[in-house]
Amino acid sequence: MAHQDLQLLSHDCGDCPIRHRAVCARCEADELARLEQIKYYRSYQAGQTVVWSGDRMDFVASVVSGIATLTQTMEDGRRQMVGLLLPSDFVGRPGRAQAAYDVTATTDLVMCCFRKKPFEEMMVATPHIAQRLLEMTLDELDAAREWMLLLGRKTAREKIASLLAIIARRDASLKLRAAKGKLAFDLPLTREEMADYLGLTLETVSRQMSALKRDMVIGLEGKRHVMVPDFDKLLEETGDDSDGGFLV
Amino acid sequence: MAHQDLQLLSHDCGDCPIRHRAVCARCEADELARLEQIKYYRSYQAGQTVVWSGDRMDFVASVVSGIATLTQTMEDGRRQMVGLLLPSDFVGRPGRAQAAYDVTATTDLVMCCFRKKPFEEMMVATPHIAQRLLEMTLDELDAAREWMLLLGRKTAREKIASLLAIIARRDASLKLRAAKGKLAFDLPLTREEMADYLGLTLETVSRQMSALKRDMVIGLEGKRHVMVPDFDKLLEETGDDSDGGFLV
DNA sequence: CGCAGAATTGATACATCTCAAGCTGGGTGG
DNA sequence: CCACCCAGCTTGAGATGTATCAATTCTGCG
Repeated sequence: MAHQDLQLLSHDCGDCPIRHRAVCARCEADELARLEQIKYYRSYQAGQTVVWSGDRMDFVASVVSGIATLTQTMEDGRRQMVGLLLPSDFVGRPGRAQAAYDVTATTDLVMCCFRKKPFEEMMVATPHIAQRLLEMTLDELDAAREWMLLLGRKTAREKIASLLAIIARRDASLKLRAAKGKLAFDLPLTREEMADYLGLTLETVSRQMSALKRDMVIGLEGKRHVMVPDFDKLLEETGDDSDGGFLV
Repeated sequence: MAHQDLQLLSHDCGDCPIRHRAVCARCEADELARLEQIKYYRSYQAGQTVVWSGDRMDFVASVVSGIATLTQTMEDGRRQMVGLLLPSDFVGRPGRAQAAYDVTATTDLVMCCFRKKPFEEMMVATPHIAQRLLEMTLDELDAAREWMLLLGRKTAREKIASLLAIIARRDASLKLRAAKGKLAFDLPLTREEMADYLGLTLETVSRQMSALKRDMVIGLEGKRHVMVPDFDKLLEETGDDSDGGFLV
């Protein structure tokens, strides 16, 4: 576990890679200092479960590095992913004692955890945290609604293209590039996880990946590395408005 | 427009039917007084569009009475409902200039609107508003995630049963009763709106309604009035955990 | 009464699921 | 170092649930 060292390290918030995007983004130096007192790092290996739905949860956290998923499971085993958590994303709900979803690390994962009680107290005392959390929650709600359109109305091919576009965009933003023209990235999800994200079976995911490859929309190197010769062409396959809605 | 009169009426917040549930729920008397200064009522007839996606939106609002929907539409006309707004629900996003979704009144609708600029200023000044809005947004996010499970993994029959259960529960809570045993309510949505909610076609909605009626899970009086002889039996059809998750 | 919108019902098409059989590549133990 | 193994993935064939297209039937209302 390469990140194990982080677990004990009292990492300085000033150097934190997600400092400017996480729930603490708006905090002043003194507020950060107080957060430092209630925070601790935890690491998880790819595949590990972070919390089970229904479990008591006495912390909230920010994803520092790696990717986690939120999933719901029905009695008969049908599964639907309902959240994809990337670095800087927030986990947990202030004021709630039990987890509502399964949280799983899909890659090696490092989280910056805050003990819930003191965090909740800080939320009341320091509006900067509550303000930022509201903003992040509203963004998540927008993403969830986009996702609902995908689940309810898009075809399998459109779903796959949409997911690839989302991952490509996020990868580009991480590399501080614009998502356009020719690009390439690694899929952080297995076919089955993609299926759970998209409301499909893994076989359908596989078939549509092959179809997009056959139609030269994407190239594949191994199972995980995706090459996109023309990002606009991929976007055309998503079914979304071409003039990508940029709403402030 | 029967409600036009309300539009000018400077209604007293103290008498407001949604006083204890809306975004203003936590406000003190002096805070309410300031809200009163920036608020105004607007009424819409059933079927009217409140705002179009992409339109400039210079207010945020609470639904006072009636029902509104949030929908997204794809270029080729496919539509997905992404929000169902009931009395006390909040419309609009502080800090965003343009509407992200179409908002439509499905019944006659009265909204309590706040001019956006002063509302945003109040949000900063009075934490009670921001706190309540965060709480409401987190609830909406949970609802959206439940909805994602429905869209991605449930069968048509389960979708219909789930929607009926949701409406039954909400109707019961409005009448201050528990949702159990025998109950009855009016559908606030047309078959087409139900279809847009559920990611189905209206024909499939109609067929599954007929099937649930045939199987004595529900009774129908006219198209809109639904009778449920045994709420538990309806819940069994939703596919959800029987021990309905009650997460604080 | 008769019309228009809403809903139901039927017949058929089709996308996706299901079940099943191989394939692939990376790791492991002999 | 090779053979094997296994999880992850691909591909195929057939089943099935929902969409589509089309024809009625309701229902409320002018």
